[in-house]
Amino acid sequence: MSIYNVRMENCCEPLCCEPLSHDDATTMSVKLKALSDPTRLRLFSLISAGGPQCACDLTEPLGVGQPTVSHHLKILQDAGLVEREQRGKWAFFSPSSGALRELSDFLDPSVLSA
Amino acid sequence: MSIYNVRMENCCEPLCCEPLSHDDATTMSVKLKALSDPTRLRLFSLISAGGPQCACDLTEPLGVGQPTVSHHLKILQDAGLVEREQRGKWAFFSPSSGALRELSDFLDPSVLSA
DNA sequence: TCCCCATATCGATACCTGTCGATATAACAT
DNA sequence: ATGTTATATCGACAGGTATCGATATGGGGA
Repeated sequence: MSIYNVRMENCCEPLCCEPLSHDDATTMSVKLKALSDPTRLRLFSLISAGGPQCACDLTEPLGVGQPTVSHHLKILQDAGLVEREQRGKWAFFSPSSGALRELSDFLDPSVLSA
Repeated sequence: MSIYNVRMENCCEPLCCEPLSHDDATTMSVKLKALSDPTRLRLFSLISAGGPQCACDLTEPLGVGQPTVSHHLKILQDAGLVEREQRGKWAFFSPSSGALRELSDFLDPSVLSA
């Protein structure tokens, strides 16, 4: 636990507080990059908002092809932002809220005025 | 003000709460993309942590060339994450903390458990 | 005015990425 | 086993991006 009120699962200090190491910057950039595409943002919001979570229901509201959805889901999964669960021949996805918490805390500037 | 405790300056609802529109997703992805590069993350942390803010002092700690630093600073500036100020022949950069606050709130999942 | 220095822009290059159609895989049903 | 359906992977293509060296720009000083 650092002097900043950082949760244990965080990789590093908040962005605003001290110079980031090369490795920590790379780690966080992977997670941020996963969310820096409009299609993936919408995909994550659909999964996270309690809407359709079966991959088969995500193609139509996004307006992109099935391989594209599968591609983006893999990127979100590899970044630890969503989790995959096989149910029969369907794949269901759910958000891993810890990852969002980590990103939100990483960007939080309020530690500066604390 | 929405039912979620969203600040006025935010472009939209928190990511976790409801499906994101195409336009809102594009808007937020620009800001996230600006932070999704390791070099820019380190650049922003250097500027934000109260360290060197003159562009001339940012080249060496990052280990990249001067045109590259200038390029990344422009991207951060265009995304509204940093502000530029001319002092003589030097360019000084400071963080615009409102933008970080906006991103942090956008990603904050705590409204789900509120 | 002329030069110097900090910064921005240009042009080029190598690499990365979002998308698609086609195809493979994997799980069920008959 | 065979077919059907959902999902993943492959190969390709167009556009984007991070980086650099070279050069332009613009402010200050001599």
